[in-house]
Amino acid sequence: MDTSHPLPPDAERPLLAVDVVIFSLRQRDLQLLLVRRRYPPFKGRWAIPGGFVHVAESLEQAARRELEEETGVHAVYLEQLYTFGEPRRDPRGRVISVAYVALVPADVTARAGDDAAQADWHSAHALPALAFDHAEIVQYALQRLRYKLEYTAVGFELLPHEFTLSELQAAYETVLGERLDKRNFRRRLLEAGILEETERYREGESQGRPARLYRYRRDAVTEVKARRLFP
Amino acid sequence: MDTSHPLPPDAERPLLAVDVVIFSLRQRDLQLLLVRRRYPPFKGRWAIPGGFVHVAESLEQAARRELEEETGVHAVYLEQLYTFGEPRRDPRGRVISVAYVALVPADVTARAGDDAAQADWHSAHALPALAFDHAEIVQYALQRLRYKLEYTAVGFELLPHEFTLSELQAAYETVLGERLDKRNFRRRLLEAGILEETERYREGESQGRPARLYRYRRDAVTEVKARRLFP
DNA sequence: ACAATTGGTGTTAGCCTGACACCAACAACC
DNA sequence: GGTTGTTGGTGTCAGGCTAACACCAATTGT
Repeated sequence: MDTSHPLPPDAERPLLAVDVVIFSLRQRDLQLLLVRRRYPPFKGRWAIPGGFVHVAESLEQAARRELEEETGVHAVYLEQLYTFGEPRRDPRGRVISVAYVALVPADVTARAGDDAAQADWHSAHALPALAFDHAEIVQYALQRLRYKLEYTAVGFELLPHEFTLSELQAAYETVLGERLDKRNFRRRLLEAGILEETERYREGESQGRPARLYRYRRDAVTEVKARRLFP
Repeated sequence: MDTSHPLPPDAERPLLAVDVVIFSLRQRDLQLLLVRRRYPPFKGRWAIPGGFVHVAESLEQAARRELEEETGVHAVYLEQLYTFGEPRRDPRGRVISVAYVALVPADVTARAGDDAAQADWHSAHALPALAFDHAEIVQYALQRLRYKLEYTAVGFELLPHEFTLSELQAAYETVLGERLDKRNFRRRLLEAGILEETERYREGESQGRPARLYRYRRDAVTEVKARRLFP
């Protein structure tokens, strides 16, 4: 009797890639990092950074590696987004792409990795034509980002370590694409108990009154509990 | 000058699998379908149904195929959950598993596929030891199911085509693990406009007053808009 | 017919949301 | 140094929504 079971032939094994949509706030605009492809297919086209997963590496490790190659940062917010695996999404053969979303502070600078001729920030609202199905991935990432922002506290991840409430509000407004009431915004975030007041102020950078700096309480629960449809 | 770019060697290609967590409501209990593995590794252990993705097949097609092999149904709710890819999660080598969640009506019966000696429903609250990292996958699926139920209308997917409001409420209560107020529950769902009243009643199946049967309005928007943290 | 069981319906108090205006602290300019 | 402009920071209130709550209706079984 047969006790073993055949694995698929090598020809059926796909390639495994991770692609990372890296968001940041620059010049009061929501931007994401794109690289220009140095090799075919889609040579010369803009794409989101990514690459193949190494043998002994977890998916998240691979995503962090790609992220670090392009930006130099590693201790930032990173979350798995979705896995794209249409059979013909890559002309070289079957390539499965596990997409991640990263949020990096505004002071991070881009740098080109090995596979990319250039790496540059692009406004999320005015993107060039992208390679592969990357437009779809970006679309999905944007949706997820807005959605998360509405009911969690990830907004901080887009700002420097210390920030003013106005900067935080501007970040929310930029991502959500709508204006928020100042007093209500402040009340909510302060009552949520996820901010820590510092003794310092942001001085001399604008011409108005200096604003108090706040810090994200890393010890607080990461996800603000969403309000529920049923009690 | 080099204009091509090497692909990873075949040895680095992983195997690609889909695994499907199939939920259903049976005997007023949230249950999920498990199969007993017929081949090593983990021969004899319970596992969630799954298998390798064929070359020309999309991920969702593969998930629907596995689903149909085990249950015979195909037109049901199916959603990608998460991709698990730890390097050593499968002793046979690198296997990437794209996990899906399926919700099937209560009247579906299990049937063993080719790779499984048995297929049976198990209470989600009392599961046996599972193969691979499947316990983790199930945990994650349960979390997602509860979460979605709180702010969307997927509850119907667990019920037959026509159902009473009491049955729907019982479904919500079973999954969420808490009791809901009857009047508030009815009011919300009726006001949401996603239910369609039928002319029929469920008669003779219980000893009380017959209950009106409702139907899910497939033409309505699938996702009830979640309430938002910021207006 | 009587008991038991399930189906179906409205009101209200309290909370939360969203809308709204003014004074404070600093910089730039005169 | 005073005046103007700019940004920071604070409290209230009305209205809507949520959650809590009890009784009559229609059927089955005895």
